[in-house]
Amino acid sequence: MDMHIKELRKFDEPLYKWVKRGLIELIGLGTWRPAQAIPSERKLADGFGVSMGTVRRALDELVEENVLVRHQGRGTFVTAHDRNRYLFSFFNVCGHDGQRIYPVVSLIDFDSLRADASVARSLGIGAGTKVVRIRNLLTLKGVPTLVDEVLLPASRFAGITREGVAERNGTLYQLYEEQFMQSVTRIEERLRATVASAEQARNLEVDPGYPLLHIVRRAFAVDGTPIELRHSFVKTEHYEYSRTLHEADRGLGRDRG
Amino acid sequence: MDMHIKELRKFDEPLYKWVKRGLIELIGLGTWRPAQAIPSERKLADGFGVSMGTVRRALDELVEENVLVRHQGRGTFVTAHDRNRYLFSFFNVCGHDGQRIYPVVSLIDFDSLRADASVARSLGIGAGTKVVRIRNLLTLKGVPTLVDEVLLPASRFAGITREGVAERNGTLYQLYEEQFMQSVTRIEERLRATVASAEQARNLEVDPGYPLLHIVRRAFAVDGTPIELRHSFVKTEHYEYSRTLHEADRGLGRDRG
DNA sequence: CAGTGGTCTAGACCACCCT
DNA sequence: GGGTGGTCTAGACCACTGG
Repeated sequence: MDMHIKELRKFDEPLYKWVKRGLIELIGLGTWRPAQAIPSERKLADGFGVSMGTVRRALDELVEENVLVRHQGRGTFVTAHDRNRYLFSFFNVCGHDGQRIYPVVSLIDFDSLRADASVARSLGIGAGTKVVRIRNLLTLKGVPTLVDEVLLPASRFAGITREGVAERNGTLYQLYEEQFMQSVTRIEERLRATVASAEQARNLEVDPGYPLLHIVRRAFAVDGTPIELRHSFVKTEHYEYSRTLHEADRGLGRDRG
Repeated sequence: MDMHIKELRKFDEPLYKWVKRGLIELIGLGTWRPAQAIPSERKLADGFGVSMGTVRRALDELVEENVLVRHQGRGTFVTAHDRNRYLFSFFNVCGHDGQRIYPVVSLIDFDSLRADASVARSLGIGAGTKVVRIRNLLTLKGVPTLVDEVLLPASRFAGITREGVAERNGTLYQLYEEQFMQSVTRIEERLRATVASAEQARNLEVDPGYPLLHIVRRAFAVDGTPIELRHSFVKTEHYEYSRTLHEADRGLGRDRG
C-alpha cells in the first residue's frame, strides 16, 4: 500500500474526516488518476489504521460529492468527468422550451494579466499575481448567445497555451482536469441584469444597450479552493438560464462534509 | 412505543429503506407533528427490531432530505417549515457581498382571471380555468428591489382572499402549507434579462428601459404537480440572484432515493 | 444526573463482477 | 473462486443537553 500519510489529525476532528482529507490529498497528488480504482475498503482501513466502517463513512462523503464512484463487485474509482457530465452539471443555458443544446465554442482572445484586488480576492490569490484570461463566444444552433471571460490563476495552470485551449476536445473543465489535475466539483453563481457594451453587442449581434444576463461564476476544486472566475453575458432572446432546486439544496454556506 | 407497522418489507429491499418508509408513513399519519421529537434511535431500533446502525442509516437519509432534524443531546425532530427555512431554501436574492436580507413584502394587487394556454400548460390545468393572481413589491433595506406576479390554480386554493394574503405571517409558501395543505418541495426557475415596463419602472424607482432580471418560477408540491407560477422582476443594482451548485445537484430528472 | 445523538469498532453475510 | 462493494449487527465510548 505504501501510504505516506504524514498529515496529523486535527484537534477534535472525527477520524473519518481525517481519512477523507487524507484521501483528497492523495487524489490531489495524483496517486490515483481519474477512472482508476483506489484500494479496496479493507486495504484502506488497514492503511489508515481504522475500522472499515470509518473508511466507509469517508468514502460515502466523497461519493456524495462526486469525487469517487463505487461499482459493486469491481471497486471504487476516481471520478472521470466526460463532456456530458460537465455540461449537464454546470452549463445551465437551454432553449425557452427547456431543450438542452451543445454549444459551439470559439476562442475570441487569450492573454494574461495581473490580478487586481477584486479578482485576487475572488480567486484567493495575492493582488498582482498573474492570471490567464480566456474569452469565448458560444453559439447555440447558429445563434451567438453567450460571451464569457474566464480568469485562471496562472500558478495552477502552468504551461497553458492559446493552442491548448483552442484545440481542446470537450469542455474547459475537462481541460482543467486532464491537463492540470484540477477537477471542478462546485460552482457558485451570481446573476444580474445588465446592458450590452459595444464589443459584446458586436459579438452577440445585437444593438449596444440590449439587456443581457450577467453571470459571475466561481468554480472550486476538490479541496474547496477557487480555481476559476468567469463572467458570462447571455443574450436571452432565444435561450435562457435554467435550474431546478430541491429544498435540500441550501443556498449558502452549505457544508457537504 | 406502540408501533403498528403493518407494512411488509418489499422484496429485495434493504432493511434501512423499509425503516425509512415506515418513518415517512408514521410522520405522514401525524404520529409526530412538525417540531416534535420522534423516539430515540435506541427505541426506534427496538421498535423496528433492527440494529441502531440500520435505524441511523434511515435517519441519515431523512435528515439529508430535510424531513428530520437532529440535535445532539436533545433528540431528532420532525422538520417545521418556518419563515427562515423557506426563505433560505427558495429566496435567492442577496446583497452583492452575499449578505442575506429579509424582504419587506407589500401587496400591490390581488384578483383572479382565466388561464390562457401558456399559463394553463405551466400549471398543468385546462385553458380557461380560474387562477388567482397576487402581485407584490419586495423591498430590501428600504430599496425597492423586486416585483412579482404569482399565479395559483384557484381549485387548489379554495377560499383564498386578499385579506388572507395581505395579513399573513411569514412567506407565501407558509401560507400555502398552513392554510391549503400544499407544501412546496421543489422549484424550477428560468432566468432572462429584460427591460423595465412603465409600471415596473414606477414600482422599482428606475427609468423605463432599465435592465431587469426576469425569473420565471414553477413551484411543485410533494406529489410533483405544479401549484404556482411566478414571474419576478429584479433590479440588480444593489442585490443579485445567487446560487451554489454542487456537481451532485443535477439539473433535471433527479431521484433522491 | 440520565438520556440523547455522534463517532467508532470488528466483525458478519450477501450480491456482484472478473477470471 | 477470490475479491469487491452493500448491508447489517451489537455493542463501545464520547460530547452534549436538560432537569
